[in-house]
Amino acid sequence: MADGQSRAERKEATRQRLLDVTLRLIANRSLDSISLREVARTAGIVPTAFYRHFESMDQLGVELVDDCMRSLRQMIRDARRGVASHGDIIEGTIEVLGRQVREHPDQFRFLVRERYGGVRQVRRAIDTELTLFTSELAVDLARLTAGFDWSSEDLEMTADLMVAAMLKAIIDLLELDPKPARRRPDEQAILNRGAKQLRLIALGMGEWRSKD
Amino acid sequence: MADGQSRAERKEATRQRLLDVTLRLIANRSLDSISLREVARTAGIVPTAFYRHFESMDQLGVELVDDCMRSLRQMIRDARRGVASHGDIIEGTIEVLGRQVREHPDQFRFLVRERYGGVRQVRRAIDTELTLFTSELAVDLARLTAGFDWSSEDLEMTADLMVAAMLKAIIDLLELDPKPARRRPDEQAILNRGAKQLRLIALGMGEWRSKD
DNA sequence: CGCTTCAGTGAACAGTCGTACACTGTTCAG
DNA sequence: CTGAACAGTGTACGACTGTTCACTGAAGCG
Repeated sequence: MADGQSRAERKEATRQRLLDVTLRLIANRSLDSISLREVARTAGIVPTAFYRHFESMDQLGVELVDDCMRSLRQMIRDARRGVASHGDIIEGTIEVLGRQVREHPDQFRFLVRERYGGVRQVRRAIDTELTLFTSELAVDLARLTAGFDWSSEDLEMTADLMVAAMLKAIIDLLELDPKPARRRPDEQAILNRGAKQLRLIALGMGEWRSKD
Repeated sequence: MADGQSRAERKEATRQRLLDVTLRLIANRSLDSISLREVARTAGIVPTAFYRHFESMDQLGVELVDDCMRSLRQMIRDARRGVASHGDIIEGTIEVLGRQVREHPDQFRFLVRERYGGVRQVRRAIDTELTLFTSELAVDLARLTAGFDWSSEDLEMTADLMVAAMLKAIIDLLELDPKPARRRPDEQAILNRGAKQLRLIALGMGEWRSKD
């Protein structure tokens, strides 16, 4: 064999290359405007070889969601651990969020773009994961509000709002100047605002009395 | 002339047909996956005639933003008037929001889709309008918090969060079953949740003390 | 070692795309 | 009434698309 790689490893490498290349191409366009040929060409294989890995671009899109969601889940785990070590829940969460977006911008850009984008299956896949995330956050909130008997509906409503605030922060981070030089101050401003928003919501929770 | 229309009127009618058709095609796909030919075909003209109205699909997209934004601005005006008549600011705003989305789903779908979509110029145009909207809301909030000397930064942060909550409600409304039958209860649930979220934020504002 | 498996190749296909160009026939101003 | 303006037509082009098929040659198994 050419390198120190088995055939299976080489195949997996090509597969990953296809996914990576698609993620990079997505940066300036939407998924359903990217052609199979373009992906194959950029990955350095012939169009027909694409079918050895995915049966269509749509299917690649769905698998790309899974891939990216692993990042997001990692973020959530980190955030939970951050709570334990950092003390302040909000500060810790926002910090983890900032780091993850900085480290995997393409993945988050893909998720944000295709969340409302063209391909139905992809949209669904992202939506499912996001709903799951909201539910988990609602469970966390339930623990924090134990004794105040919040209805599960109110918990979900609050989690939904918090997720919306975090998503807005992610989106704003992604639209910063890609050059890392002039970027830092803005990045901190966005993260600070996000933290403030979460704190504002937390304050509201303290005064909340359900009315239904 | 064939109908009771001048040439200029006929031209304007075709132009509008192109815009409308594009809006309808956008429902299931993203702007940059729609071809000029498809738009022309659906509008009932030959591809080359398209150029009599727009110099490219991208330019049509930008003008479509302007068109749709007129709806959004109308919504804002209605909401402001609703405040005066309805008494409760939040209830009135959410009600107007629900009505507008129900009446112009395609326009809102376009704005939401292309807000993070492929075409840069379109994205920019939408972003500008949305930022403007947030600023106006911040001004409204300033009036409501007069005497509590909120910093303009905090006002903007709060307005940003409220806009995020409203956008989330709009998005959820758009993803409802298109069939009007089984739709009403879900629609009310989404609007109620949105109203609760705004109320939660308002409660937070009552307790807010800036820390910088 | 020989045989099979299979990731990747290359040519060919029927379509669609954006755009150029010369045109037609109605509208409208002078 | 005459001529220009111009919304819309029809044809043609080269480029690109997704998918087919028969193929090659190295990897991996018995």
